[in-house]
Amino acid sequence: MARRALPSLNALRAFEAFARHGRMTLAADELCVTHGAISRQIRHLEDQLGVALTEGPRSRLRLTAEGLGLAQALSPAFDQIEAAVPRPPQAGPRPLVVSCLPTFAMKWLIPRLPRFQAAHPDIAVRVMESNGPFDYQTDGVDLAIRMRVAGQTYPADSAETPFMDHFHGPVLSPELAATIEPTPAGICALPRLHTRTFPEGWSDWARKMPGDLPNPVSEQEFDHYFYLIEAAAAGLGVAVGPWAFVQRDLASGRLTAPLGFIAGEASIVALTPLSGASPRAVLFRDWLVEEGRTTPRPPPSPEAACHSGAGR
Amino acid sequence: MARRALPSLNALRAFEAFARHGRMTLAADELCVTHGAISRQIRHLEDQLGVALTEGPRSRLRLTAEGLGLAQALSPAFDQIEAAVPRPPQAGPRPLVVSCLPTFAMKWLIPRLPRFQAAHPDIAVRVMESNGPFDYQTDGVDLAIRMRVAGQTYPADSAETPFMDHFHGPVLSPELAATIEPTPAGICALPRLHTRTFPEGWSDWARKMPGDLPNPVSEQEFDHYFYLIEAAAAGLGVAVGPWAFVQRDLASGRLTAPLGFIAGEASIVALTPLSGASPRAVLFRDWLVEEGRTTPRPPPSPEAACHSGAGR
DNA sequence: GACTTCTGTGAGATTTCATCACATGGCCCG
DNA sequence: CGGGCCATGTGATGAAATCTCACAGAAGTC
Repeated sequence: MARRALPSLNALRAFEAFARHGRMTLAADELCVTHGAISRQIRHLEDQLGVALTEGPRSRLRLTAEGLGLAQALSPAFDQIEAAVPRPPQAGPRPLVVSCLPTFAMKWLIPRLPRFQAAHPDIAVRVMESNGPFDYQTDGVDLAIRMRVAGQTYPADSAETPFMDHFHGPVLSPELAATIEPTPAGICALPRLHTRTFPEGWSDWARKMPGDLPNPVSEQEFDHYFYLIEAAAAGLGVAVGPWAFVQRDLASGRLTAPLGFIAGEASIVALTPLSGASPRAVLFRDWLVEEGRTTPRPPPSPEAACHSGAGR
Repeated sequence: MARRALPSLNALRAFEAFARHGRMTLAADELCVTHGAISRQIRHLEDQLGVALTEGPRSRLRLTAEGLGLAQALSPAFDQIEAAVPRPPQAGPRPLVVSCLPTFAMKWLIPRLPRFQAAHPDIAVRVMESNGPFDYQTDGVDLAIRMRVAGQTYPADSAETPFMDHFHGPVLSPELAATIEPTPAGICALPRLHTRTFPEGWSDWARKMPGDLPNPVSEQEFDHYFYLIEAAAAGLGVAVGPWAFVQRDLASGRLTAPLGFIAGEASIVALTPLSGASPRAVLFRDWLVEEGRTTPRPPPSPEAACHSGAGR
């Protein structure tokens, strides 16, 4: 009687990566394998469990409810394992440590990092994903990227450098969108999806809408932006998502944003220690500001945002 | 830039099983492989990590500090994964569900289960490991095994059937034992190891000792009995361990109990719903009582307990 | 309607993993 | 102190899992 009767752990890892990224190709990149390997692993897992984890056409793959549930439990478990693995003592110079919101790292920072590396090949950057509190000293953080929202506290001795505006708007699956009127009232009547990372998203957005809005039929909270986005793609409801995170999914048609995007009250800031920010951290901060300046804005008019493949 | 740079998950699983059992052979049984496979996996893991996870002679292998830390983080992570995996809808008759303390299951219940199966081949038993609260209805539990301690609450409608006395005493590694006098005072001056599962262990035991006892130099708490035992074997300090759990380790010389064992205030009880315990649950409870009666007691005198291979 | 993007899949190569059998080292016992 | 016992380490070998490559299919874009 074996205590643990688990399916292949490698298959679970592949599935978890797929669930976070929403596309097998990206999961394959993360795990340094081909997309075929991911496809096989997920199929294998579904066979073994006897449960469908994905659904929809190949080009717009979504998670099923079971898949979303499984992935949400797997992510923190793998995080825990990753955190526990003792790192061999680092040789060489200390890298520049950047603490960053996980989804922002995945969807914005890491894709742009090669440009920083190209400009400063001598600076090794290590991205630590975290959205919690931190301490420059004890965690060895040189620079942190966070949302600036009311009531959130950072280490007292932080200098805030906003480097990107925050545009957000309601996003949902095209199938769900087809069932309602593309108006604020129509959108707001649907189930609402929230994220623990930035619970103010919905209320921030709704405050800017004119007129009275209906109450949602239900609400649901997710631990991470990426699962919020996957839940929206799966048709579970409407999420208020940041433009930067959903751009790709809008372009591919997995999501639609019938009301476009508006500037939110938050902004994305780089935090550096008030005294003694390292020269490398300053370089990185300046680079963030420049990248933020050149990151495309969402199309200004609601109509244009709907299905356009704008950006990139 | 892969987000997760984890060592082989299979190796981590093998190591976690080894850490829980304290012996590769048992871990191999759990995972249904040979001891050689476990040995290779752990060696592989150590190579990959560049950190020693085990130490000591082959016949008395212990965890290093790094190994203990890693294992303590891995266990809940794997538990989480296991809990998240959707089970295919169970065919056939519902098994008898027994909720049991993890270490008790591992060290006492599961080794004896074959005898129950032999007597009642028609009853399928499923052991759920848990030391938390539970509900007969919602968790589908037929019978639960818990420690009866003051202040602990069970479902209100529980019938308690004590089926085994609890003998416990301080245990520590022979190396550490050699550095002190084998007296209560000598033992108590060492670092104390506690478990969250039964934090009263030390105070229960100390209350029964005559005279004033010195204060410990330090204290440390573990989430599970099995890590408490491994920590003691690693020489981190003294644990007050239940006779039933450390019997094997005493016999093999990994641990020593210079003061023997005394009856603790707790006892081990079977909990069944006051009304409507299933006939199968009653059968199982009666079997537990009988097995408890025939489980050997620790040797009564302190001297005899030290290195004897008594029991079994 | 050609082009792009992403996933599914067959065949074959490769890596990983486990087994078997035996060696080794520590310990107990007489 | 040497034989027996127990648990782990290891070389050789085979099986299984996993990956890659190349191509096909499906959906969407322009």
